[in-house]
Amino acid sequence: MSNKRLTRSFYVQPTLKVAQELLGKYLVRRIGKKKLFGKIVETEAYIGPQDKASHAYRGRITPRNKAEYLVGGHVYIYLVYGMYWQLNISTGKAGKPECVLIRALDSHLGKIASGPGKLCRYLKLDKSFYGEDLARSKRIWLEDRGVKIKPSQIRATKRIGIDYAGTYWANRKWRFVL
DNA sequence: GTACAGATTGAG
DNA sequence: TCAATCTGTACT
Repeated sequence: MSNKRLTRSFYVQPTLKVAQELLGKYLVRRIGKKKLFGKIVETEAYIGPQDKASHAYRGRITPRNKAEYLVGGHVYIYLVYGMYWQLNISTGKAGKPECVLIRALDSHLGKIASGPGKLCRYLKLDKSFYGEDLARSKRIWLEDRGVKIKPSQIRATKRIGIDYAGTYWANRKWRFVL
C-alpha cells in the first residue's frame, strides 16, 4: 500500500525528527479535480519558546502565530516581507509552539518550487489554509510514497535568513536538505 | 498614533 | 545591492 497519507502520530513526534522524516515525503495539493504535488527536499525546524528565531520566542502568542501552538499536523502559514507566504507544519503536542518550515519541493511538472515563497505561489497557498489540518483536509495533505531516505542523504545546515537571532540560534543546524 | 524590521525574491 | 509591501512590536 503506497501513497499513504501521514497521520496525526507522525506529526506529534519531536520536531527535529519530523523535520528530517519529512524529506522524501510528498506534499499534495488538490485544486478542484487537479492535483499538484512534489517531493519535499528542504525543511527547517523552529522550536519555540526558547528559539530566538521563532515567532513564538518567549512564549509570544499573536493572531499570526497561534497556529504554531496547535497539535502537530496543522498548517501555520504567514506572510513575510509583505509579499511571500511561508508554509509551516505544526509539530508536537498542543500548546507547544514548534513547527517545520517547508522550504523546497521537487516537482513532477519539472517546475521546481525552490524556495518557501515560490513554493506557496506554485501551490496557490494563502491565508485561507491557516490552521488547516493535514491529517483530514481534502485540499492539502502529505503522503508517504515509499521513498526511503538514508541518513547519509540528509545534509544538516544553518537556517536561512535569521541572522538577526544572534549567532547561537542562527548557527543551529536545523535546516535539512536532501 | 508613528516608526521600523522581517523564516524572501527577482531585478539591476 | 535593493526595493516591494504587510504584520507585529516598540516606541511617542
